[in-house]
Amino acid sequence: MRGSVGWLRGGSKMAPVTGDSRLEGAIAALIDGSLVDLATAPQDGEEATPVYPDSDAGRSILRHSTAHVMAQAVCDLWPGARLAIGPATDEGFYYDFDLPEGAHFTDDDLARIEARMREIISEDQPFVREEVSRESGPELFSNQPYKLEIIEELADGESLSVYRNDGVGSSFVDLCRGPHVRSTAALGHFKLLKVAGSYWRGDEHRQQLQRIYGTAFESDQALANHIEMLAQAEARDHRRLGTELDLFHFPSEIGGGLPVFHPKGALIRTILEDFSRSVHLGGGYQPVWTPHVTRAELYERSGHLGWYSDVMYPPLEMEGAEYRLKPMNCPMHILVYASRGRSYRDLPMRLFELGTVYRFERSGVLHGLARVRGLTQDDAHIFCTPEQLPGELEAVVAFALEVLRTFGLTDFEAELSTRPEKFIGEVADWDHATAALEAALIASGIPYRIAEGEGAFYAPKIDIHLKDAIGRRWQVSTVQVDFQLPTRFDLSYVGADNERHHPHMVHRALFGSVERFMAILIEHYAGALPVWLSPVQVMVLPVKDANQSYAGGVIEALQAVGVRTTTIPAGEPLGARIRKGKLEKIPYILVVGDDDMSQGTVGVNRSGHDKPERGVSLSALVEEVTTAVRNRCAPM
RNA sequence: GCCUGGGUAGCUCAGUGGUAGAGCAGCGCACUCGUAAUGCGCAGGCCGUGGGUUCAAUCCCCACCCCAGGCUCCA
Repeated sequence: MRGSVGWLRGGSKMAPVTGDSRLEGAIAALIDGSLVDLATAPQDGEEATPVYPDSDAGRSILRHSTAHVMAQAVCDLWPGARLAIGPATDEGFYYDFDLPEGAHFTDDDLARIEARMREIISEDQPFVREEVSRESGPELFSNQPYKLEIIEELADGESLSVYRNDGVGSSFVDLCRGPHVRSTAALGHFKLLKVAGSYWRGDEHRQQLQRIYGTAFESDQALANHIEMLAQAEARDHRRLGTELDLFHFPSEIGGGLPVFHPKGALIRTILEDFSRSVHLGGGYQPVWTPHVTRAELYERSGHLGWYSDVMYPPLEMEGAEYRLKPMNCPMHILVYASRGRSYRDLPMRLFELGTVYRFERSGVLHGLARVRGLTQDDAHIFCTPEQLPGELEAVVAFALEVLRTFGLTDFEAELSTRPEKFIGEVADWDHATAALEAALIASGIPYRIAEGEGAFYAPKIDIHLKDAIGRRWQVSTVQVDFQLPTRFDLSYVGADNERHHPHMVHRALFGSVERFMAILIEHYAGALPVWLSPVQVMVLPVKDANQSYAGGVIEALQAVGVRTTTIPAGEPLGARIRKGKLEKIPYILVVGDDDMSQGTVGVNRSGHDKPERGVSLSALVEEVTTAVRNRCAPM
């Protein structure tokens, strides 16, 4: 808050921004916690705080106003266009349209719309707010069916507000809560980005609309920075890097969402999986192994066929029985638990599997390795007594963070989803589990928010999100308490009291899926993975043929301690060979020439460093590489 | 599934109603070099699939397949 601006008072007209120079350039005001137009007079006794365009709230207003201008431009260019909604988003804005007579936007239309928007902006059209009665609203929007629907849903007696923009040869009015900038002249640092499809109210059974995405900022520089960030994100795209680095691809012969891993990609995933196995075995988990197909009855009993069947592959008929591909590991782990009677002395029982599951995701949502139809979860199910639950949850959250931090990921946020309106089980169990989850989060020390009522009907849960190197959020780990499956499968253990009890059950995955986690790592590191994960760790380049056998000795020394190497003989210029290594994002590129032969040294070019280092002794280099591998870091 | 864009050489892409081009990668020859592209040459394509229009289709039309972006962060 930047201090009072009571001076913004002054009737319903726009208050002149004079006097205090700090306050020039405000585009809206905050009164009593709500954002209002500069033109809105505060009531007596209210304090107004200015909102500047370079704040989150300010940008959101700029974007919302720009969305209005875009809608105005579209209405000018396509008379009869029907408007749906046009909000600001975290990164920009969009507006959904229903064009008349089957007209459609194409990418080429964006330039036309932008041009018209710039005309509107240069006309300095004021955004004029009007309060409209509930009765006269429908008249005003008689040819805007979506606006009418919105009006109808408003509570009786609630007043409507509209914003008008009048300019040369066109005028525009939109149902809108506001606030807006005072005039279109306050806008201009925007760009329309893409045309997309959408549905009215996001419901695929309702009218298909067309959405135009754009973004707007407070300055051309800020806009340029954002566009640069988008370019960065594109350069890091794991699908692109997957091809460039020869890691994996999606053969259409196999089908959408089903990757094949090439040798280098498979090596990365093998390292991830070996690491995962090893930390789980060291962390009190027991490995299990379960098949990829099962009789459908198993998923009848688990309930998955009831609420999850739309993402399950259709049945396979075998010898008169119906089989299904496994979409989740939990029922199988339950069968392991239930294979014999259990005592409280067996608990907690933590069953771990790198379990491959198949989910029939809709074609439109597939996205490289991040969203596939066949994936391997680092999945575990913990069966424990109610008393053990808090300790188990705290340990799981700590374990998850420890594992994620091993990969150089440091920025986490969690979400605790609590009991929804429709739920099964006892309120007391929910409260117990939710409190235990929250205690685990507090103990972990990471920031979290509570998503009230967003838990699944059978369980509260924690989702852990991480922020990658360019600030994007990815959901990875999930920890879920389950009140349903132990009951459905009638799981039990005999307590110290010699009575039967249902165990508590916790589902948890740390990477989420190996495939998706690999995608996240590739994007986070822009392909330049830490040394221990790099498929090739060291490239050794002889300066000329005469240095070849010395290079061979260097390679042998590295391979002897388990370092993965490659080389290119001196058939092409050194610079070209170095470039190839750099493009492959190899952490260490060694150059060995006559000087090195005589002194037992190597020249070291480390990824992430500008200048190569000459004359490093071979033993020091071997030590450096093995240390980097052991510390699971990048070249130092 | 639906809307938009796209499918041309291994990769990135250009192109035209008269059966196709570049750069990189590959292969060959020469160059033997100290930290991000040596030169020359060769080879490489059912222009996504099927149908239609046409004397003639990679190009125009229809259908299908595949890929990408998006599909309520509320008026």
